[in-house]
Amino acid sequence: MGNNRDEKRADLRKRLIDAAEEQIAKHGCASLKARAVTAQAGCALGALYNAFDDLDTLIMHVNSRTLSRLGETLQSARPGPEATAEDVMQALAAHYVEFACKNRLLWISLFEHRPPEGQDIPDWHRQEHAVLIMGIMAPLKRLRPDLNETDLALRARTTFAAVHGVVLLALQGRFVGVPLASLYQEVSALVSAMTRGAHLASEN
Amino acid sequence: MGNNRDEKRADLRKRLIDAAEEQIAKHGCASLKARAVTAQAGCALGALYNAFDDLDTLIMHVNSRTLSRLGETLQSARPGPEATAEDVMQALAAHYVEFACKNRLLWISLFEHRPPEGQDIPDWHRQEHAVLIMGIMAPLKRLRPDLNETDLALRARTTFAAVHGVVLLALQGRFVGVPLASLYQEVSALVSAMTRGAHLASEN
DNA sequence: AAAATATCTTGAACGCCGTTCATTTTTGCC
DNA sequence: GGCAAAAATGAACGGCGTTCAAGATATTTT
Repeated sequence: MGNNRDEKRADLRKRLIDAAEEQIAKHGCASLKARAVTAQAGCALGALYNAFDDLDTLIMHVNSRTLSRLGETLQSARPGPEATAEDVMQALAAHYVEFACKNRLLWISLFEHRPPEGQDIPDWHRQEHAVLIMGIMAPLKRLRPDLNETDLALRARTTFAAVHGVVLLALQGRFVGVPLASLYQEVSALVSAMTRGAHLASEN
Repeated sequence: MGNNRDEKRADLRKRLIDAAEEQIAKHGCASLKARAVTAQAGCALGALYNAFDDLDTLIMHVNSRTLSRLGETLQSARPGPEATAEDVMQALAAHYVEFACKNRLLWISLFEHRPPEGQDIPDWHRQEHAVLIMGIMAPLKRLRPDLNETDLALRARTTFAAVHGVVLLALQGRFVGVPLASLYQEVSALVSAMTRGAHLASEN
């Protein structure tokens, strides 16, 4: 087997991502320490820099995993064929809220992590964020048949961002965030209002 | 004049906040360095820790200033007496977007800065965030006369957070954020949809 | 199979950072 | 002017991400 080296390399990377994921889930991505992850992964400090460029890259791999799980969650949100466009929107939003609540710090890491000044998020990772808006296009198209593809894509981003904002401020515990106990119903009310408003707009 | 010492103390604090504000506006709050601010403020490194508890407290004072300016901006958004509830909402949102764009990193600092694990934002600073939602209560009450004060306050937070989410993802340059060129119109469309949707809901 | 080469592993060391502290200087009061 | 309290100073400390020279290990070549 000529892939012994590749296997070990892949295994180390996996162990490091596992350890980083656990640390982030427990303490948040701002508290991720190189010495703590390598100790937990069972390797030397320097080994981290053979496996990844730097700590930021490691965080991006954790975020990549989280996005993948979130994508599956949103996929599974699709209700039956006779569901209305609003039903689909509500299901997507509810699953989004649920995932965010159950994976609070990992989910927050998706949006709090920023590479240091100067460099920006690499393309392979940027693209992975598409799962956040994929499911919105179809129901939105039913609500707004008057919009072209470009405007639909734009409006899907806006719709996602609106829900996202409510969840983010709430889960960050900000003063202006809604209390966690009201999060589901407030998001539901927002989706309801946006949906009805969008439907109205399509009739003008 | 027995207040010479107090004056000097206040002056140093002001110089430090000025310097920190400039640094944050230029490089973001994550790049704020104690040595850089003290050098720019014209004092020794240690003097910072006579004036403030730590760097986080200094950032909160910068954010305090920014919130104050933002509050004035939102105050000035109030349109004439014959404006509809949606007009008021649109004006608030437009001013919010404008402020955020013109003060990008200072505005982002309001929501990106988090004290280290364990301690949380002091009450005097949490309260200052109220300006973000103050102006929303009145027009929302006109749209939803059926809601009680508690639910109105909750819905005001949700409405703010929705707009906020769109602006945040856009100004952070996130993959799922809308392009800056479309920000105004997308926020406007969102406010329009939320407003119409809220009005419909009040009739049920 | 042995030698040669490429790769990985390791932890000490480097430079930067926030924060502290002993020391010196300044201030307010009698 | 003398004295106590407060503030200013910058060297020093501990923790951090990252690098690197040295040694260990795996792969290829002969």
